Amino acid sequence: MAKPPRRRLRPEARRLEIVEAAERLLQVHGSRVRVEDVVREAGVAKGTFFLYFPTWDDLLDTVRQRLVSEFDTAHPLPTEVDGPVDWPSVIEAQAGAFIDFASARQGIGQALFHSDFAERRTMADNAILRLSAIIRAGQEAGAFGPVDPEPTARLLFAAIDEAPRAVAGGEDRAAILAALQTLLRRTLAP
Amino acid sequence: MAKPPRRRLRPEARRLEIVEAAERLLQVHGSRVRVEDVVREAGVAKGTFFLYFPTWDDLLDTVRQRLVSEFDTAHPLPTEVDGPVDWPSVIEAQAGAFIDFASARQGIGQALFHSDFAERRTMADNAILRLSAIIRAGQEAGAFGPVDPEPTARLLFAAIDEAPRAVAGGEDRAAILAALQTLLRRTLAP
Amino acid sequence: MAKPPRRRLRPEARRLEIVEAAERLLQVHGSRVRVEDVVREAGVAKGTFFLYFPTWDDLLDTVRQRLVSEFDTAHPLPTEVDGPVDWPSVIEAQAGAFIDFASARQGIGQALFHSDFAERRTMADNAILRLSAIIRAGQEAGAFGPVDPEPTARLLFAAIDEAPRAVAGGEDRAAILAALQTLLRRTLAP
Amino acid sequence: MAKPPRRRLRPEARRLEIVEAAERLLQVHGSRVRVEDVVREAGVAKGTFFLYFPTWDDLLDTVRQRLVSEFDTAHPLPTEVDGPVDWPSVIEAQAGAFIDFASARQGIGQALFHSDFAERRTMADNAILRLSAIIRAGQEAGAFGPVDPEPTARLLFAAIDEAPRAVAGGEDRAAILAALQTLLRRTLAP
DNA sequence: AATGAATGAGGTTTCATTCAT
DNA sequence: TATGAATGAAACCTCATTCAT
Repeated sequence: MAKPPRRRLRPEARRLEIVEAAERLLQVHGSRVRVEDVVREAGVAKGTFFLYFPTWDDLLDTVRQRLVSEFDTAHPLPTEVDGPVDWPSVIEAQAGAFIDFASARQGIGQALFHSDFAERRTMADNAILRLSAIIRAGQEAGAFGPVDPEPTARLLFAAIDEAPRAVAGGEDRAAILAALQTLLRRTLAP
Repeated sequence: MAKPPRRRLRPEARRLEIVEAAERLLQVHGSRVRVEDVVREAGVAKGTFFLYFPTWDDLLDTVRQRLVSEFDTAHPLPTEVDGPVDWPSVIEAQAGAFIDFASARQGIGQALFHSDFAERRTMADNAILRLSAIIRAGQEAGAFGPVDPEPTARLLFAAIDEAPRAVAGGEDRAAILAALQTLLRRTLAP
Repeated sequence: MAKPPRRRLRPEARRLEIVEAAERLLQVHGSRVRVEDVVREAGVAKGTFFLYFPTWDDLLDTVRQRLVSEFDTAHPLPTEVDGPVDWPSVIEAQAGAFIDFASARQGIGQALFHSDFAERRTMADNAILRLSAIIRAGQEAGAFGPVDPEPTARLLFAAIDEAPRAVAGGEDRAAILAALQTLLRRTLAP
Repeated sequence: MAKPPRRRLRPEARRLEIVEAAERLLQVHGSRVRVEDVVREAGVAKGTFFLYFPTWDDLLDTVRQRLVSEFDTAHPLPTEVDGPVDWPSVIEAQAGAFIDFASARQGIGQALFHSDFAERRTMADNAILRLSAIIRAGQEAGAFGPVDPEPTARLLFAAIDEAPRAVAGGEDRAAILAALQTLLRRTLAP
């Protein structure tokens, strides 16, 4: 009658199981996901959750960091070492990649960046930093005009971020993408 | 210990008191505000709240409609009847007005448009409709280029909407405003 | 702009309007009916209700008294003055009449006699008194056996009262009626 | 002011404590009992209640099942294997047992079978099924007459069920019991 | 006599977090 | 490290009754 003794895992492995369970659920249900759901999905006791994540928001922070790393790794910025970079193409490619990435992770985006949780943290810094880095690099290469990199990056990211949500809301994907490309190209044109 | 005597108002007046109390609190505390808080601020019993707003979301809907009307009334779109319209100036003026308007209503914007409530409703339609109307009118007047009005309006509004939040987050107001004006002008240029 | 001034009625008439409105609703919705519903149906203000019925239970008491009178008037007990009475037939006729009467007033019966309200009052006295009177009279006439009138009446009424509820619950009306007639005849047989 | 330390029990045990606390209170106060009362009596937090009973009606369902099982176990129906059964005696014994059982559980009976809760469920099936089984068996044994078992069982149970309520209401227990026995014997006589 | 806005105690239910085991 | 029973502060909502007009 002994119930299956819970296998002991290295802390990192157990933590990862919980995070991945959370990601699966957030993907589908957005900010409606509760601790209860995550522990059931992860096959872990409730107390265990709080062993690894003192609060619910700590879990969301972890999910966010993983999300950011994943994108950064999958879509690294080019460097000049391999020759000159076509910055306008880079920015359009990154925007396109972001739309696909976010579209495939709808609920997570909502839970992390468009929920009450987002209000408690300050978000999206990373994306904005990347974007302003690109803008600066493009400017140095003479490919972009003299816009103010920081604020422009922030506003452009807001537009980019809206694109997948518009698509999810039923807008035509191609039309949104085209409009976004135009917006980016024109705003940054020399 | 004397409890204030029951004040009898016309329904419209009492309803307004509740809405205004809610607006004051939302301004400061965003989506953290609860029914309990509103009734205390308004000086009414809990039951009175539900007399006027069957659910909490009904109150938020009302606040949103008031907000939209207020902006539309304060910043009406010009018409051609009084002579030709300078559409680029109009769009910049509207964007600037929006920033000031939203900056003065920080928490409300968060509670209505960037919270879990926003997820339950579909929002911001009005702003996007206004914007695409302006774009179309400008295109007919030859002042704007051949962008796709609907999707462009949606993306531009996302950028405009981000501006007051950036300012609230500590960014330099003038720099943000300048970047936004550049973004708008260039995107819509003929 | 003057709203139609509420016509003044003689107190009895106004009271009657409320009671009749309540009866209509109770018929259909049983004990789920609320003060709110009754005043809407009666076209009367809420305060007016409490002018005539200090508490909700007072209304139910009134409805009950009317119900009892209505049945008693429609189905009077025969007297010996016009000649000998066939008591077994009387009791069966009364039982049959009760089933029809109660079946046509399902919800009222539930709200008055099978709800929490019934617990607060002591009910069904009248029906039991009538029944025991019939039993006694029948015994004097030699038509019924030597059962104890009071307790027997109470138990028989429980059976009679169950009949319309069984019919409402889907049982075959004829079968129930036949079973009830058998039960009554045999129990009271000399 | 020291609050009692958290007691950890096996779910079955804790669930039982809650049910038994509810039964004690229902016994005395009938359908006036609320969740609040039960958790106080059981010495648990409100949340604990809903851990075991998602809704209040689920608790009442549990209490009902326990009640039914308890009676069925304490008063099993005889079978023919041990020789012929005296069905008239059985039915009178069961009726007597029911009266004692129900009299000792007044409030529970009210809350479960004569309240608004009873309206939401369909009740008393078990008792009626038992009774009609007895009638059928008695008929096969030639001990009962040719009444229609189902409807008769339903009406007879209504009479039986009324007996403890009559006793609780002040009627003489012996008189009620005698009247009930007569009613049963005569109705079912061959 | 009549109104209907206002009350507030009371009810069920949720869920992040705690803690005895 | 792991468990999962237990907590309790909110949250939303209902409705008989009150009372200023």
